[in-house]
Amino acid sequence: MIKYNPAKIEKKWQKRWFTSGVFEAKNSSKKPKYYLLDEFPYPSGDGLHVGHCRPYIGLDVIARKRRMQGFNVLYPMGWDAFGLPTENYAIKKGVHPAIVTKKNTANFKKQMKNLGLSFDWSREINTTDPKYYTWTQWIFIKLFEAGMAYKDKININWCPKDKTGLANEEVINGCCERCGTKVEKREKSQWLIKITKYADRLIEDLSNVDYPARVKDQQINWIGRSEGINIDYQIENSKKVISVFTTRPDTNFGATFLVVAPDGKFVKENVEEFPEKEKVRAYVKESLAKPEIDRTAEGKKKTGVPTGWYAINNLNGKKMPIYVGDFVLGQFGTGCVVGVPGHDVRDFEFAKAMGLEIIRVVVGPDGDKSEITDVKQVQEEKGTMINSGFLDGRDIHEATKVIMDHIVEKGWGKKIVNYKLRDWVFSRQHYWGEPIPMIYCAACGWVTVPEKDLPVALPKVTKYQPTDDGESPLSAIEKFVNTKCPKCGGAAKRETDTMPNWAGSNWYFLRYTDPKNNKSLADEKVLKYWMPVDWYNGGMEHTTLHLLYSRFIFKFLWDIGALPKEIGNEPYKKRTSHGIVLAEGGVKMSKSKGNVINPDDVVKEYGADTLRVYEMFMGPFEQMIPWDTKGIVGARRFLEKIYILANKKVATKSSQDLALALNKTIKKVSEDIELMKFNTAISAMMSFVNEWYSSETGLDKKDLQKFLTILSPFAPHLAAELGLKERTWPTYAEIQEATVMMIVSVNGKVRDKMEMKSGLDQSQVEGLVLHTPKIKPWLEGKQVKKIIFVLNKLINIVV
RNA sequence: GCCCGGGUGGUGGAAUGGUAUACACGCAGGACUUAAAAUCCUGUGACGGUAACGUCUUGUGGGUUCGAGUCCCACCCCGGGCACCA
Repeated sequence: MIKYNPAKIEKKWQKRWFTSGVFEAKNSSKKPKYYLLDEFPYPSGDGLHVGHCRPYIGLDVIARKRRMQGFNVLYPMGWDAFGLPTENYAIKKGVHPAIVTKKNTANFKKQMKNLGLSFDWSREINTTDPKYYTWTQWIFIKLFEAGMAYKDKININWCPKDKTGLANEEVINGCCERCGTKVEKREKSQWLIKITKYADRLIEDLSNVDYPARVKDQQINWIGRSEGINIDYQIENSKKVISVFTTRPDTNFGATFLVVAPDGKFVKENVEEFPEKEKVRAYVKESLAKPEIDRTAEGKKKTGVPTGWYAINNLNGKKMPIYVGDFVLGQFGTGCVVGVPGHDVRDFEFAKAMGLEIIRVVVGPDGDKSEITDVKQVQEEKGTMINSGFLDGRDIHEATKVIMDHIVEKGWGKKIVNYKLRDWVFSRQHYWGEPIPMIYCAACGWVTVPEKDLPVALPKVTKYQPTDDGESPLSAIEKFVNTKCPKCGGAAKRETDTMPNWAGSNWYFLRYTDPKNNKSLADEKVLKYWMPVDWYNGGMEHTTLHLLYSRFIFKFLWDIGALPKEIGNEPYKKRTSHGIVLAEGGVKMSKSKGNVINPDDVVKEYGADTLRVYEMFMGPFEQMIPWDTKGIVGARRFLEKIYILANKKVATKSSQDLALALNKTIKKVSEDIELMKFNTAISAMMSFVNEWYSSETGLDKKDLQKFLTILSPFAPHLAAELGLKERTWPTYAEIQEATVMMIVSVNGKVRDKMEMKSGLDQSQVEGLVLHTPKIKPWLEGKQVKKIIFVLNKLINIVV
């Protein structure tokens, strides 16, 4: 008996595939194009684990199906290789990061090939390749030229362990996303990118793309748009005004104090004039010394000190004391809050702590008389204004409109939109990243490196260590730092910070279309052909990072004409995301826990096709799922059965039942792949194989081809080995089977199932059903009230 | 606190408002074998019954419906994201 030997089969077919170039996409074709993309990996030293493979296999299934559907498919792969783990390894072992990267990518590539993934390796890219990062640097220059990149001294998130600045998006719960160390605030001069300028478009254009709702929601929340008004309050006995952002001006008659942020502009500019400047100075010093997490971790305890200044509420002439309090954020709005303690929990807590007056200006429909009602809770419902002069008696929503217009008309303020999204901190103090192509000249200021001089290559160094003072390791290399100003020719210094690792991934999907171009980031004609990406899969963890950044950079490049207008202003038509694979027992797979499963081992023991089938079968694609080594044998047995059947049971004519079952299976598999319901697609094939297994006759050659075709995206090696020649995805017919199983229920409870001819109408079915021995007893002595009839499906007798 | 998901056998999971527990793993029994592995066959939600069959069962409690895992309301629990955002 012939034995299924995946090791032999798989090597053979992989060799054929990767030497013949069958997976290489052509830049022009009579076929329609289809661009499928999965996020490219960071090639770590540990290699791929079984969780990384899952999304690649999932999209590989789609890629293989699309090819058979007659598309010219681009399914590329590359390496997002700049980053800290490689740098740290290089520091520890004294090996150049480029060498480490080369070794790691070779290993990743080998692992991917072993799985039979149908990547177009002729388009492989690597973000650390100078020929690639030339264009990453070019994009930075364009950003600078457009006024979208600027250097500013700001309080940044500083990770003391990684010794680098972090973007807001890289800080999780006040800790470094990568190493979990508590993030500190540090004042540093940094490059920033004006992503905030694109905030509205990043929200609005989401309506034109096919993303899961949760991805859209998360991006919208992250951008955090809020409409409101900046109200200017006169400061008592002074010409100065203080401007305060609020979304609820309707409650302004209830304002009893103002609070400014300790790190905000207002304090910086005016401390010296505060009557209470000593107290304020001490408070500011104390609160800035605390790491931000500790400040928020102390709960909602409100602290603050008075400045001694007062602001005047134009609406009622009321004198409001101005405090400094650290619950107010310096970076949001104007760094200042107007305290309405009757209707905001935080203001209420502050008022209680400071002994300030509390005035109610809104009553809910139930007319509650408590000291405070959080207006945010009332918002969706109804509230009526009280103690608010001309607003009294109005509904809160109406009052908001009236008071806004009133304030604007009087010149006391103007409408404004604020965002939680901040400008993007783009400087990192590390070696292993793209040098920022800027030169500082004492006479000319910041000057871009001329395009002809790109790339600004990373210099060879012996030490990659970041420094404690927060300077990039590049700053110690005089040959690199000292240069001439491209504008005036005078002595000048290079920027020594490097870019964050998001820089290379911002635009990589464009490069795949034309990876070897050295005149532009990609040729216009080729971009026109391939873009936008038709289907982009990736991790949920990138929703407010890579996915948002790359949408932004794409829009920017499109705006400045670096991309053809025809391709539209969104890079990805459709986005999906995969769930992560957990270790057995539902804990995270990690090297430190020693529970990582290496795909190489699984391939060795069971074969690549088995691993592919199992990874697709284990559960819903987008869901987190624990690995189960025992479960793999199910996938192997399934393939084993197919191997036996295809070798033995080939008939001259397929049996009627089997042909019908195959038709149903083709339909199910075709539809499920599109919905990424790979698990149910496979279970349908399993059911079919089981039926085939117990059938007397078997399939004929034509039907066998059809089955191998739908199997081939999942188990391509086996399908090829069993003689798959068909390169066309099979169609299926909508067949109404001759007999149907009719459900007979009484009062909604199933009492019988009867096989009958399909297409019978209600009265015919009633005739067959009402007097059977199984149903009759349920109707005895009862009145039939109603009969519900569903064609070919069910009849329900209500008594 | 706010915004998303989710809760179904021993396990992973399946189910356009219409047969709940497909498919797979595991387990039990049997066949083959000197024996084991592999393979094959049978069974496998719970309770009662020799059985036919009946009753109960999709986190909890209500509701809509001829009929609810699926829709509505309230609550409990789990996962993810945001979080003193004015």
